[in-house]
Amino acid sequence: MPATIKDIKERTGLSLATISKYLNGGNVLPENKILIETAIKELHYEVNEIARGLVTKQTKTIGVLVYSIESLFNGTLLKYIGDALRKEGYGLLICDSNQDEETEQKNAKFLINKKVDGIIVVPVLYGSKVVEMANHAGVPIVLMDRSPENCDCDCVRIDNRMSALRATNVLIGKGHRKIAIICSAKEYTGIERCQGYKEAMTLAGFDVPEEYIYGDIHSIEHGYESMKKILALPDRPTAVFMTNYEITLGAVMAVNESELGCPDDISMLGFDDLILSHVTNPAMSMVVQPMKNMSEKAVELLLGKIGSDRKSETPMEIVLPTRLLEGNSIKEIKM
Amino acid sequence: MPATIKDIKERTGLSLATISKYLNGGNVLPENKILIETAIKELHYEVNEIARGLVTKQTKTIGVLVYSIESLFNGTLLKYIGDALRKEGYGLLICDSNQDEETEQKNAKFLINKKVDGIIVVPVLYGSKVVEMANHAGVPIVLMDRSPENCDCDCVRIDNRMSALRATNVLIGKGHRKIAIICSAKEYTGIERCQGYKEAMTLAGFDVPEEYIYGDIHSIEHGYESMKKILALPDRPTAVFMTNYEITLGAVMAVNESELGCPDDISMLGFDDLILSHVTNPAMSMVVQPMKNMSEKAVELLLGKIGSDRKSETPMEIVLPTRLLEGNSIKEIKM
DNA sequence: AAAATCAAGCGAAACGTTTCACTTTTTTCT
DNA sequence: AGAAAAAAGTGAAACGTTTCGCTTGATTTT
Repeated sequence: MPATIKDIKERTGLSLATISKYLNGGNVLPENKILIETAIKELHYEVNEIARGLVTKQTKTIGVLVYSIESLFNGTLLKYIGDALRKEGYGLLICDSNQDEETEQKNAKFLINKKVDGIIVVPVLYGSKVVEMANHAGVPIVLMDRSPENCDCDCVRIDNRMSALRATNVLIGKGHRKIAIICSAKEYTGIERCQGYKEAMTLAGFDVPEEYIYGDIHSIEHGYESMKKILALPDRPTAVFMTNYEITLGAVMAVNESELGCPDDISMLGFDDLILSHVTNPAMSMVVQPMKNMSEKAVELLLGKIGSDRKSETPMEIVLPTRLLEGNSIKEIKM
Repeated sequence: MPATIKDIKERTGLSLATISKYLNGGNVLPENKILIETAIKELHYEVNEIARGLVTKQTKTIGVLVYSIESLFNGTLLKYIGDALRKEGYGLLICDSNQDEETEQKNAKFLINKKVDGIIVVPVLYGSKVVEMANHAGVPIVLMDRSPENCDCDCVRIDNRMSALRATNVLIGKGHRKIAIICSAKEYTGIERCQGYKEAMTLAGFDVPEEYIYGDIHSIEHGYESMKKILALPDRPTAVFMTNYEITLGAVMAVNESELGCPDDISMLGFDDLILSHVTNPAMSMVVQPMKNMSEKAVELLLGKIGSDRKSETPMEIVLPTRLLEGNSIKEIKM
């Protein structure tokens, strides 16, 4: 039903090749240019990207795989990724892995079959299987956020261990010795952040009893349930470190519902997202990732790979710094 | 580089037609079936959806246009839309309009050129231009959330006016007479919700002074700035109604930063999103939209249109009910 | 056993572009 | 003015599928 290049050919008497050339910015005689342009207008011609993609083998589309699209963290990442890609003339095909590795792989296959020019993935766990699939299909891929060290794949992320170590040190610096942690124990960032916490504690010479560590899935529920348990502990910690956005949300909910107050009864240090910090009362102190910068770097990296096929080069690993957003959720304890 | 159906033809000695038939679930001799299957395994064959799409004129892909992907409201909608579509074997191409109508139209064009089978749009303003584009291209389209009445297009949304009217009545019922509203005045839902508020106030016989109405763009900043102004008013209202998620966020931020407390000094009633209600302190009372139901209905509507081309039928307008989530952000005022 | 039916397979055309290797036309140079 | 160079245009093949109309061979029916 929609007009094709052939219809324009009929109308103008020019050949397909000439019209195609015009469409792709080539030089055409001024008179022919006018001819083509009016035909396009009259016929409401729009290029069929499917047909074009078949021959150019380029779809000008990047696939993005996120572990959960309803996570604000991913939403923000996606916004910046989209902005950066749009600038370069790429569209993006977003897939929600729904926190499930199997769905993630199904989606990766979907993207590969859709012949995206490249893939950015914020993995459910490690993403190694997806990397393998993409490599096998010859599709450039870049990992974000949850990418293990030496993953043998281009990736951009923060130094999770170091960020957590520094964050823990902030708590220690304010006189806290009994510090609990709620983290996700099933994916790379959570494990690393927990490591950083333990390291800081050990370095400072403090105990880390088992009941101060709450590792489970990355979810609001886990944050909520864990904080409930922490608040009910006979030997309650004075501070809690929550190592991602969802967990922070859940923990805040639990404290709000309790009789206890922050920071008087319990100090809190969260992770990710600026807005939450201002919405909570008191304002939450948080470790903040440079999401815009991360997204732009990921796009840059990917587009670089697409442009010139540097396949032999060793993978690029970009590690960005985090910063601490100071709120009023940490009490200073007199030593 | 990737294997094609022709490679399988070489390997098996069968014709393209037969292999294609197998690929699409047709009947083939058991021996040939095995032949094809092993060839697929060995060659790591994956169907090229681009080529397939060119001939079938179906991409099994739905385009979704959201006004802002970093809005949690849209993230949640997208999750449910994705879930529903996946079940039916459709992928989704998500575009972020970035709160800009021009970008929205560019994205719509992108989707149409990518030959998506249908489009779901959560418009920046009204979406009428996009509807027109889709209709012209013969692509089925469904509007969500911000769709005016009698928009001559399939759509699913809540009854914005009624929801706001009822919400305002809740405040009135608790003894409030001086009620301010912060709303978005530039898109359909905001205008309607403001209407509902005014209606409720008029019906109850209360004044609505100009300085109690804050209409501007849908943003956190607007919520924040407006609440600041409201709190500084010489004749401060006793309650504020915030008519969408971002505005609610901003308003909460402003109150948190002030000397005043909710609900003692100011009562608050928000809109959208369950989680926020638990994260704030005190728990926020909110008008809640049935986002899952809305999403599923939209998908159902769209897929219905795609299946059997009912073009002559009059557009379907689905209006869903909202509910009130009770928190502790509204003070009961003695009359 | 012949006729009729059915299942499986096949070749070729089609989908709407781009691109390659030429040809024709125009411009520039001496 | 004529040759050389540059610009513009062209026909045909290619991209990887599906599908249409047919043929072939097997099975069932009478």
